[in-house]
Amino acid sequence: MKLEDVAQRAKVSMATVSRVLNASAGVRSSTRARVLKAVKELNYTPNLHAQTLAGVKSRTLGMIVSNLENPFFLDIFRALEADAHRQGYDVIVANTDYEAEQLVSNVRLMLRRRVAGLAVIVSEMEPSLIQELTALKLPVVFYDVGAPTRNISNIKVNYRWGIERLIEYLRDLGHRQFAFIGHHTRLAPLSERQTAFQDAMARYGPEVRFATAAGSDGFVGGRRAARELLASGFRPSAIVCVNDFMAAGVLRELREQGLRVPVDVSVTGFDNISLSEFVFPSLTTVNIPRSEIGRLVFRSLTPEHDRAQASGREIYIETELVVRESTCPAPSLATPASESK
Amino acid sequence: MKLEDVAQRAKVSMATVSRVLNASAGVRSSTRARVLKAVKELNYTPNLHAQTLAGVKSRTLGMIVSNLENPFFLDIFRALEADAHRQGYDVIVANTDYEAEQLVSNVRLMLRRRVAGLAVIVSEMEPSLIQELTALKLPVVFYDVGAPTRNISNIKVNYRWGIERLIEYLRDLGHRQFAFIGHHTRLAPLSERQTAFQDAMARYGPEVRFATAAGSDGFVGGRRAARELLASGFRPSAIVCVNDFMAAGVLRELREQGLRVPVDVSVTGFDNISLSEFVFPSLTTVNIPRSEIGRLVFRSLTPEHDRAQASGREIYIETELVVRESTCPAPSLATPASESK
DNA sequence: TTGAAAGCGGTACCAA
DNA sequence: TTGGTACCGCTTTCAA
Repeated sequence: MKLEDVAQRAKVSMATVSRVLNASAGVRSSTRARVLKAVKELNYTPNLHAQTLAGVKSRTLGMIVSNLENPFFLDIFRALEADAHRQGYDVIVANTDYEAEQLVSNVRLMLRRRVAGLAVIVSEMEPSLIQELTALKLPVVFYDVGAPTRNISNIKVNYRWGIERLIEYLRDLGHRQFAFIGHHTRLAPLSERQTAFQDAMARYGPEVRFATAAGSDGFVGGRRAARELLASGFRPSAIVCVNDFMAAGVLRELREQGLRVPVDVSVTGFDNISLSEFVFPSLTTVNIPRSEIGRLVFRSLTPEHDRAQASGREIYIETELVVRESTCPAPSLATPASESK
Repeated sequence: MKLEDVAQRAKVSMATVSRVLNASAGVRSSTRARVLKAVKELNYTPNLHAQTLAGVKSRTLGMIVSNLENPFFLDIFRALEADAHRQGYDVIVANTDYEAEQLVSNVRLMLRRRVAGLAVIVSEMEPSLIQELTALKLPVVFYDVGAPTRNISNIKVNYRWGIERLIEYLRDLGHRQFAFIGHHTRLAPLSERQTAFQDAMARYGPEVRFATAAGSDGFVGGRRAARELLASGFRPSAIVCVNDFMAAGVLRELREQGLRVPVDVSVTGFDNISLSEFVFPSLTTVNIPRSEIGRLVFRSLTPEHDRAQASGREIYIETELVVRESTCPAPSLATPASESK
């Protein structure tokens, strides 16, 4: 079914059919009706490729994330998509699984699709990509990396502040034995969260001790890292996890090993995804406003919808400590009485 | 950057550039090198729309799901995508949020994109869509609905069997007060799981009692439905949830109300998503082989890769009971001693 | 081994 | 209010 078929059936020119379909004015209503009828009868669906090629500006945004399974990314995607749909755009997502190689090929594919804007929300990063993308006129948003240019916007989350609050909070509760559980990120600009953690540890000096472990992002990775950590013999009273997703796995392993959270060991997450409220015990975490990020991404990718947004900007996102059930005073400071609840 | 630009820079015809880029034989290696050099220098990226229009067969598959947030759908997507990538295809996902209206517009968009195949993995269903899609030559896969035709394949999961095993198992444990928590599905071909549940209840007759409640799919909906259920005054000793995702929310509400799972009330999920192992207590559930489904979807959408797959088929998927920690004998049968833990 | 040119399905400008 | 038609960027005969 092509435009031509519709035109023939309606006995008009292709131009007229096109006018009708694009709601352009200047078509006698009787003609319009005839065309519409033909469209229905033939069950005609315009070819997006042809339209795009013919110059219709793309209404598709691309978004690349590290791990769609982690609700953190999905939340941003959903927020972006909501705004996008509201304005007649749609969004295509791609996953990198934290592989730089996949990042590159996904970007390539988005470019071939001639998306109207591209959001790169990943942990891993290929420096050459930033160069390549900077050379284009395409609106791009990077998460956590790079600097703004004419067409590039950057969203940066204040992880450091969040980690610092978390540790300060834990230390005030009497914790001195810490552990950090992060995720493997091949050749990554190492997790700012882990760096912030280590810096904080260093600041407290010899009064605190700590260990770190890592696994793949997810329940299984979190659990495995926790097992590894415990197997090392180190006994942290507080475990700071790089995110909620992994923390859920950590929780499971601790339970398995007979360690009660938070009585025996406190655990914290990061991101404040919905899951953090539903695991047991619910997680003390740091909120990252994913919806806000999604909205900002949309605005950055569609400058035309955003007055006062001529070119790329650098946007800072603040985080917020959220205290729930997975943390409590360190065992040594707790009332020596047992836990009758 | 267009093909023509590359051609000029390499001082060859567009045809030659095209040959080089498509690995067609018959290009002098010196020429090939010159072209490749120009491509690099210009940072040329072919326009997928133009390629598609020019007749290159689409390598993009479309998949529409009800709720990407529910890991069940995401798992199928990931499995499909893995196979797809392996064969040089890529997959575009779209969400309906259980809205028939969104289903329709998403299908429309996929059709405009001229995807090579379309998987419709949703609960809600617009009968007219089946008609419309049947008329096309496009390979389509429906989940849980419709009948196979020349271009349509159907994947049907044996929910009934799973629900029956679940209830039989619970009844054998002494449970007699049941509840079913499902999700709202506007004008839906009502959840086969709920139907199976009700049929089973009817079969047991007056010896059992039951109630049902529903919420939106997800933690929050599950929790809300549980609250509603409990508020009604009915006290089930076993709660059968339509899926694991909602069961996690149910677990949370029960805890909130001071009900211990499984001691006071047993809870079951469905799907066996990874989460079901990581909530506390881990969920007794019914496994649905998502990876297998993803693979079958891929095969069905790409007949050319599948000998013995000339046209649509009907594929039955069996389920399997998975017993974990969230179920135990009904309270009345347990040792009458109180709950000293 | 390489080039010229006819589409592919639409859009939009220019005439009629 | 309509129709004719030159592109859009690329693939693919058909010739050279």
